[in-house]
Amino acid sequence: MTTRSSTDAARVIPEATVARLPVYLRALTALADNGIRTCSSEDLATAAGVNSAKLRKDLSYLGSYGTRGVGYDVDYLRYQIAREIGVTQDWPVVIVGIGNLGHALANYSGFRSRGFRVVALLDADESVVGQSVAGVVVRPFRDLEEIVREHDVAIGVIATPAVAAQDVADRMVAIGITSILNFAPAVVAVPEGVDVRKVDLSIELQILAYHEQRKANGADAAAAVAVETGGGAA
Amino acid sequence: MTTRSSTDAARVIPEATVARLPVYLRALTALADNGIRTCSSEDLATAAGVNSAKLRKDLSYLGSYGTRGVGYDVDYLRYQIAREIGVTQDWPVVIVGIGNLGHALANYSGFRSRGFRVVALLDADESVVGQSVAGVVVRPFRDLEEIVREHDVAIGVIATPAVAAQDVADRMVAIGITSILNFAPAVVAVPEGVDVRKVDLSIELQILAYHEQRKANGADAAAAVAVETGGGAA
DNA sequence: CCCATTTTGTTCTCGCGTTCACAAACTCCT
DNA sequence: AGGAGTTTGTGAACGCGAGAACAAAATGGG
Repeated sequence: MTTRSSTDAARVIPEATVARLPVYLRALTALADNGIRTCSSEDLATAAGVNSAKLRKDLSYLGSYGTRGVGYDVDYLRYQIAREIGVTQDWPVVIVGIGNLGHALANYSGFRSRGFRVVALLDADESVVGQSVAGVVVRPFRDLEEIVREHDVAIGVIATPAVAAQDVADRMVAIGITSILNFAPAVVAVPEGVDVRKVDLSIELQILAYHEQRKANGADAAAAVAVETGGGAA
Repeated sequence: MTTRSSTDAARVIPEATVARLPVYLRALTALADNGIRTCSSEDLATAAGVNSAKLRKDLSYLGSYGTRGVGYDVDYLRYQIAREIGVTQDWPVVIVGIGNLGHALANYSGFRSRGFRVVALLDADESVVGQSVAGVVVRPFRDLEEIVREHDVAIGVIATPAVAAQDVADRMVAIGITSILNFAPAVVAVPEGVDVRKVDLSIELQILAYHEQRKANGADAAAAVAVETGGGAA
């Protein structure tokens, strides 16, 4: 069970690093588009918005793809990262729930260009079924199994209302999907071996609001103290 | 400068905890909707998808809002968290970039219900300006300053293409916005004191793809070893 | 050919976050 | 009233990730 081929011997890439690899990939693509063929860790770190020590450490988990005294070959490194993440291959994806967000996801060009292919759009609402979104006809949710088997889909996207999320996830898991990207504002429980990532628009805003409130309170408190002590502008 | 009012004396809530508070808030709301008036840390932890020790520790940063041997009063705790995050007040928000994603965000009902009010939709593209989206008329990007001043906006949302993101962010910062939620697939640099959070749809998918690939490789490797060693099903 | 310069890859240290484990505190039953 | 049973709040141990600092390797000039 635990036997591994020799090629992935010491390959335990930390989760935090995995989460940054796509950022590096994008930064490298941007550099390449600007005609830059070689870059230092400092250059790439700036483009990716991290510090260079962290970048070098992250890259070291993949292997030694740089040249000391020189830097990294942009195209070469880009290919290595892409291969490591798996975006050199084609990932079929199904999107369930074609509301406002589902529309936006179906139309998002960033998927296709990164190896993800939307093979089907599904919705339980019959009034949505049959509509064409982003050149794909929306099919009834009950067709999920057929589509997943036909295209060998491993990744599912949930963009339904919160109440439907768990049911959709359960169905996906039952059919054999092992990675789920959940946009619904609900916690979905899945069995061991299935990965779920959650993107929540309003949670991000709430985190910003917390810090914003702290900034304001800090200012208020300082102002209050200034008044109390008789300080302040003339 | 560092003077603080006595009410927020030992109030240094860890960032990781802050990120989970909105999740707890939503779980509490769900419990309340189901008519549940009291819950244990175990119950709430399950609803929020975390373990109970973490939940209790997180809540302990806010204060002692539970009762030993009993649990938490759902409504009371919900209010305390809401107040801590700042969603008991009203946060005016502007959304810049009314493409597919901007449409979805403008229509997202989860904002309004959590204290966020979309006061304006902006786009640099004149062909979009004047359209009505979610009951709000899209205005030209150049109106940003006027709108921010009028409504005292502190939070801006960027839903533009990647190339425009940095320009929009710069403009927002110049006008006095101090919190930015960036949906554009680009790294935006901002000065000290401005918070940026980034939501990237395709990065999340790439992280899933990485793990999916590892699952597949692990299975392949195991199968290959089985073949090499002459093992396998009859 | 050797040395100065540049830049990577890695080691070490520190701090944060997670988890365990338990004492304190509350309820309920007898 | 007292003890058994629950459940919170927190102290302590542990592991992971971030960042600094440095050794190793490559280049280029004299």
